[in-house]
Amino acid sequence: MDLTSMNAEKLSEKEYLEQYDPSKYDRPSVTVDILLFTVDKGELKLLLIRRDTMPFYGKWAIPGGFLHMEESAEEAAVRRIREEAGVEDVRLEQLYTFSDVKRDPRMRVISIAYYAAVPRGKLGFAAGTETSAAELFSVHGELSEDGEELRLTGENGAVLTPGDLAFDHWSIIKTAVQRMRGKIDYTDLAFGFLADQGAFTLSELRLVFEAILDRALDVGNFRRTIKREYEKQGRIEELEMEKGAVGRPAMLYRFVQ
Amino acid sequence: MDLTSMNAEKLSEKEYLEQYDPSKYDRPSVTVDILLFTVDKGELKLLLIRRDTMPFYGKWAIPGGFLHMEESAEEAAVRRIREEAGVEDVRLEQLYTFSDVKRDPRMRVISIAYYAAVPRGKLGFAAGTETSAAELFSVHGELSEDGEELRLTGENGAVLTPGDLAFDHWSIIKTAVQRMRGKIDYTDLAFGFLADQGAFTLSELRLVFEAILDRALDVGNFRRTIKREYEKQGRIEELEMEKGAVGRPAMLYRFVQ
DNA sequence: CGAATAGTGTCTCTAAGACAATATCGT
DNA sequence: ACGATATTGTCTTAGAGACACTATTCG
Repeated sequence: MDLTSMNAEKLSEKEYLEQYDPSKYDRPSVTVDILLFTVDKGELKLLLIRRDTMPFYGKWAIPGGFLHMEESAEEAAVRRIREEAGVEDVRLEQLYTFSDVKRDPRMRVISIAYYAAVPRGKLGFAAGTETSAAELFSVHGELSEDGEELRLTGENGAVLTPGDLAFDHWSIIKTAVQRMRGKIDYTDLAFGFLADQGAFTLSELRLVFEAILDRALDVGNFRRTIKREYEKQGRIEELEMEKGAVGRPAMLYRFVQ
Repeated sequence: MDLTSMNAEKLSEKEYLEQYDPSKYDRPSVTVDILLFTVDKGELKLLLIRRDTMPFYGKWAIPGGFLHMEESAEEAAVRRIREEAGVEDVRLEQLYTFSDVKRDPRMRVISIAYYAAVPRGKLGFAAGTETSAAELFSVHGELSEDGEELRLTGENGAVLTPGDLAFDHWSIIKTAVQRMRGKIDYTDLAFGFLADQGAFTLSELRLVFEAILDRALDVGNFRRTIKREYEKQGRIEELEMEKGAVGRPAMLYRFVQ
């Protein structure tokens, strides 16, 4: 059976155009935006960069970039994280695709947003260095219902308002924080923030949870819940005793897989 | 301050290109794919259409279409649902954006997938009518861990295999079913399947849950849980007694907002 | 010993699930 | 009365949370 000729007869006009001349259609630009989170000094922090071009000149923005033709969106996100922060291995998750017609005033841009968990130590710059226009902002606030409670605080203590951010990035950040908080107990996200997934204490892990949820957790209950959930499925394993710490030494755990 | 000239001096080469000549870059095509679900005869069903063009000629596919420049992805999804199934009001949710380089053999295509809940009665065609190449397939199977357990059954009883579907649509469907099952208890998704959100019985609502989860639920426990969760927050309200039914008449409820 | 941190035990309360019992219709 | 469906009740168990207590190190 000659599918090709059969095919040609059956084509509707619309399908014909789609198949044989897709370039006739205008196409939106496609970018990848990355919300790079880390936990530092007990706080959840987010990497923002200061724009030095129009539009939104001088505003803070989530790092991003155009999608290349030979890479998937996730590969593009990984590439941009390497370029922007010098981080190689990273726990990535797709957040949402933003496609409002007017979200970029220049042209039609669709953004596929990802969020990532990175240990503070792996970030390729130190606090206050300011070599690039990048800075870590601590992330606090309730975010339950649309209470507009997100608080972003810079290293110098300055608090950002929605108007300090470019594009629709303020609302993207809110979406990301909510998503992270919702998924932290039943995904492996938290482990991405650990300095060493091969040897950590449950107290260190709890600090990560507390930073993300922005509230204190009960020490005993956290320990019990985590051990039940993860040790049962073999996701964490006991290693050996910590050494030379202040106070009672803690058991070290290893994250498996 | 003349931001424009200031801007021009500060532009990096890459940013210059991005801002002033975006058309120099190749761009992927962007499509919207829609997983249109309904509940019929106690089963969860999904609308698929048979392709009559290459590639994947004769295979079943999720309906979709190219994104127009003047509409958001969600608006495009709403438009395609209207075109494909004649449905106006629909509960839509973004599923995921698929961007593998090779997912469409013709060219680079990025697909933003949405899933939708529609009552069977609102679908603009009847069972077996076959006016178009569209058909409802019942959706069953476990899907816990990658057990590859999805089962799609056509109206004539034929069971589809992954090879019967176009592109990466088999795996998109699995993702959608998992997502729906995960979100059904804490979103309003289930109500979208009701024939009349303004007057339904808890038994009808339970049938929707059972169809989506593909398992029987305890009658008493379902009732208690739903009433606690939704009546407390004022999401459902009692209306009046059902009339003329077989067996004891049920209380009718109204979904608010 | 005291400060500091790690880890255990206990009590309460809520909610899920299994399952039995009762209520109200049409015929 | 009987079949059919709706609705309520009871018992058990798992888990979340609050909170008190014990353990082990260093200096």
